[in-house]
Amino acid sequence: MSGFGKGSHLHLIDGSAFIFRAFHALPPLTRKSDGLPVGAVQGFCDMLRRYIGRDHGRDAPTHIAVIFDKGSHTFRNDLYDQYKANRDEMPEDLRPQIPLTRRATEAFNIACQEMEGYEADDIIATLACRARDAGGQVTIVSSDKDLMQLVGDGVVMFDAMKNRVIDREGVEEKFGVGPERVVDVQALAGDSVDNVPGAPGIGVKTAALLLNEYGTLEELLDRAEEIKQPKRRQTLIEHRAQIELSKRLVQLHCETPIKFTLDDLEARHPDPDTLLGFLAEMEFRTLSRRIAEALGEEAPTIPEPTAPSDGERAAPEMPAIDPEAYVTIRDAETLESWIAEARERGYLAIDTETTSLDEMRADLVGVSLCVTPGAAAYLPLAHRPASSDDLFGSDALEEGQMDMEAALALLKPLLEDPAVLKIGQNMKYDAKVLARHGIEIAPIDDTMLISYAQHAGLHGHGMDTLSERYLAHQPIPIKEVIGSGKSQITFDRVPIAEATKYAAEDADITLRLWTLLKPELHRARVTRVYETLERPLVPVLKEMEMQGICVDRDTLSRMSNAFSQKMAALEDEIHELAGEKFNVGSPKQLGEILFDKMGLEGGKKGKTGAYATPADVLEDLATEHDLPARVLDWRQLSKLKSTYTDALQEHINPETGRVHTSYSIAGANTGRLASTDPNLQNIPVRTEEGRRIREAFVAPEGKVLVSLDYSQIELRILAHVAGIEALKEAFRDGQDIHAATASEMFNVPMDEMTPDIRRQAKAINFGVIYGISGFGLARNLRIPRAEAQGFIDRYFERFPGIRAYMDDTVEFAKKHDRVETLFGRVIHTPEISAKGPRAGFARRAAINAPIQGTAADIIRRAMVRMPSAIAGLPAKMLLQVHDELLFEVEEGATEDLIAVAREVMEGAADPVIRLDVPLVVDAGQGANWAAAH
DNA sequence: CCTGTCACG
DNA sequence: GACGTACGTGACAGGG
Repeated sequence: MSGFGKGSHLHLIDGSAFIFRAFHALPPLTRKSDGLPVGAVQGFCDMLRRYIGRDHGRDAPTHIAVIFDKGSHTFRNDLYDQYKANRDEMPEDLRPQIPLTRRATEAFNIACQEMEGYEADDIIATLACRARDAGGQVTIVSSDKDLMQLVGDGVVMFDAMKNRVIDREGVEEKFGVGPERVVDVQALAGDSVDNVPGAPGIGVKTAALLLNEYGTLEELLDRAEEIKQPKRRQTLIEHRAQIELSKRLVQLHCETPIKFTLDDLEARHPDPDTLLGFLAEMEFRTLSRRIAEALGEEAPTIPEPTAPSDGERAAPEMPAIDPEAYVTIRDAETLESWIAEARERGYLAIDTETTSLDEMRADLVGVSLCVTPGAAAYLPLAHRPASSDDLFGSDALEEGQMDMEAALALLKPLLEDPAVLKIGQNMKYDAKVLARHGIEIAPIDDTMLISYAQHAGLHGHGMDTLSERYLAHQPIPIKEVIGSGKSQITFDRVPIAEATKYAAEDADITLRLWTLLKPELHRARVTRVYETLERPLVPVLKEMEMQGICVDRDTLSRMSNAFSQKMAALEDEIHELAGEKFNVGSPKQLGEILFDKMGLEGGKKGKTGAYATPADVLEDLATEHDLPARVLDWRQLSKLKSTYTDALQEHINPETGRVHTSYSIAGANTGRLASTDPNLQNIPVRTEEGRRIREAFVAPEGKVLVSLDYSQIELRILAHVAGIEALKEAFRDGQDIHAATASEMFNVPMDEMTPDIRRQAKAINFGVIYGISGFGLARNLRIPRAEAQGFIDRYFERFPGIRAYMDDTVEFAKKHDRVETLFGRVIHTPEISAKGPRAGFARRAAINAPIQGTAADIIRRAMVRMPSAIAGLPAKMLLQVHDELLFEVEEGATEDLIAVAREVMEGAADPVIRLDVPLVVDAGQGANWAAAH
């Protein structure tokens, strides 16, 4: 092949970016034989594999290289000693992996370049310039904004994570100027990530504005006197030297003295022996297999370490997933042989197929089983013909299916056998469906929860996610089986052969995930979390959800009508005030009325360019104008009607006459439950009008609703974990905690406390739990930011332990990429070392998670113990609302229930954690939920 | 399908 | 006028 030139296409991969992304995106992984951390290497290899394997079309690389940073001292440090001085230390687990990524690149037979004293970005710039000058095309695989100055004239960037090409327009979108002006913008705006100073008070927006007016940075600086805004003018004149220095820092070096040529980067096929050898050495089983497949080679055998130190059996090598190999069970004899096999092994994976996602309405269609990876079967029970044009036969069952009752009678002893473990993905669903057929499945393991206990905060725990992540396999999408949208069919209309592939695959995948993930619980030190806080919750929630709560349709529908009338009246008024008719429910139209037509101040546009009209903005306007005030009233009614009085009626189950929510155990990263379909954890309570919705949640004749809720549980936990003696004492003395805080902060004696001072202290107390910021508190209290900051400063002065706790938590998160609750629940914080605005989010979330999570653990413990504690009472636990449990109790037994349930809840931390503060539970009862509060 | 809005703890 | 900020959720309506 001739040298690099026209028609050549050079791909330059930003190696460091790949490494960091791989490191932070993946759970920590160590080489089995010796514990060497290799997660980032694996991720790096997989990213390389995916990048070279993707369909580049006409842009396929003729030349390719991975460029790395080398050393930490570059010529930029000589220019400015603070350059990149704010970077955190490299995580300990990552350091030994860096040289391995170089070796990985070489193993892929991709050129691998680095140069002492220069950043990867400079080498990339130099190569890109040369390639462009030679008439070739360049793709820079990175999303680093520092590289955007290189875009244009045949050079584009590619963000491999977002799968997005960044061209000239992409750069303009980001910087407001073309690529040739990017350095000028950066010189002015500076960069907090690299610690480039720029001009104080000038950001990207302002910089772009100025440059678009003056053309170039030099022109701008020379003519700075002409700038109208005094502040900007002064900044530019005063900081000229600093701006010019910043430009030299961000300007990439196109003449890096590299010792190789473009031709050295020619794309080459990997040598299978070298590549597979390296992967085998790293013990990447799945990756070896996939790459061997792609190369048409035999995958290397990687010996399993014999007897790992913790005694766990290592995961067996599994055969490839093959939907053609699955069996359809059509008779008792075959079913019995599968049952026998499961009994022999002592476990099986199981999955039910139904006609709906709502377990309380879903009809059972079939059951799939898997006894060992690859050996899975589907037992169809209620499949019907796909087309319904056959007038008589359309609802008849398909031939070749076992009778449902007979099949379930055979399965029941197995599914209830305490000696056989039943493994599922989201087992609560299957347990509920089976319970409606008289089968109480137990004992169970749940791959969703096993993943959640280990990986909360890292990724979702749905089967598709887990399969792709841990098995490198994309399951058959349900859309391909039942379609979507209007043409969607129910699973009973899926032909049995097709259903077998889909359903049996699910069971197969579940079993594979279990063999991989279950042994890891131990290594991740979350076995107890899984065994005490996740797994036992499945049967408890199942019972609560199946029990449901009685909701009075007439009450709701009467309220709905009343809301309609009030809304119609308000709507007329609003149209009158606006002088025209418009859709009050459309923020876009409302914004145009308020800010364009009426010319009110404060209109801000969102991402889509439409006005945003959130409540706090309308509240400010409402002091002067009637229209926004009416809109606020209208919105409240609209919300209540659509979300509650109307939608709730649709959720009343026709068979039970009750509303059955579904709790997701692995939905919230902190350990909280989430309630869906309907969400019964956000029924209104804060306003009088909304609270009346709770009157529709009733106890049937002869029964009473009893509510027990933890008083200030999160603040109590904060007092304990941060070790704040004053707070602990206030709680021990049963004081009003917000008043006590106010007293301590503002030196006001308790007997002189005013509601307003108490309110401010309360806001600060909550703010602390959320990872307080002056801005947030100011907005919440509607006070100037400086005043809010003053409050916070005073708070930390009085409670220095709180600040220490917050700092320690963030430090822990940065070191370990996770935080933990008092009960050992792990919440990963992969963004904690992120740069830019995401850092603030991650920091606050990390501060909040141990507190919110510990509270969640405590109520989970109470819920797990509750059924046996109240077994002798005529009472049922119905709902959980984060710090509240709601029960339905026979009249006359309420006091007993309160006594027992309170004891369970107040003692829920025992005996694992001895809290320095008492847990206090308040109780109430009544004919409906409003009255029980 | 995404965004804005708002309900809860 | 650098940026964007309290934490965690889910449902509904509007609009492309």
